[in-house]
Amino acid sequence: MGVTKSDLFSERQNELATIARVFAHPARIAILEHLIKANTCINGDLVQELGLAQATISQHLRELKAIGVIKGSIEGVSVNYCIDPIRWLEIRQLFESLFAGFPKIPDQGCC
Amino acid sequence: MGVTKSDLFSERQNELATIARVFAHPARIAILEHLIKANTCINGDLVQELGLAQATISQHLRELKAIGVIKGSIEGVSVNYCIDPIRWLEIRQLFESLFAGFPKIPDQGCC
DNA sequence: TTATTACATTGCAATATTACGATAAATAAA
DNA sequence: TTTATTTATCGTAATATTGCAATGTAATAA
Repeated sequence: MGVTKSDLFSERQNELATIARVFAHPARIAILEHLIKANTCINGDLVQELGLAQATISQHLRELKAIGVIKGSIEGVSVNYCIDPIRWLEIRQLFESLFAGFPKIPDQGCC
Repeated sequence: MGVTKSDLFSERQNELATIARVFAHPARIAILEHLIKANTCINGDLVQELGLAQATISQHLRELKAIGVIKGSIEGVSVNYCIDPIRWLEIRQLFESLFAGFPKIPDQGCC
């Protein structure tokens, strides 16, 4: 079918999955890492950096924007992209809340 | 096309994306959370817990196994699944290494 | 042996994702 | 105005994912 049964799961589980899906492509990881490295708003020289077509990069940027992890501000004819630090922290904590749940007793899994 | 150009990206970027893809489904998040909650090996009452068919659960378990985050040990006629604590930590640190890179100076993004 | 039980695998239909050429839109430069 | 320049969107082909019924497999019970 190819359609996820979202109604079976909690809002938090769906949100985590949605965010993870955006992280689930190396180009999007690369874009985030480039924005981190630049540590400033950067415009579309991403097309030069990664070896993908402009339309493809634009599509990846849209998905990153959809979960709010990046923001774009128009700067004349070009667009400056940057990571939203607030959202970045939220997402970091969302993952951390999952990872921190196990193991309950350090160094003691069950297998 | 639908095929990711993995050769354009670093091994680390591809690994992060591959792991994120496995986390990118609410059923797989739910399975992990169930295993965390049980804090012990649990067998296939996952089919009861989540509202998905046995074949579907089995497929999700296989994807979780593929990145090593869970292990299954045969226990008579059933199978006990549990989280691999070593791998769990590795994955946690992989995500953390991404999140920790930004912002370089706390409370100071660029937008 | 013959069930039964618990999972895994296969095969398929429905849908989603990836990539990119073509084109649109919006601003700046000539 | 006309022409670049930059980014977004549309349309489409190739491939991947999701979900499940049907079937396979392996261990146990009768």
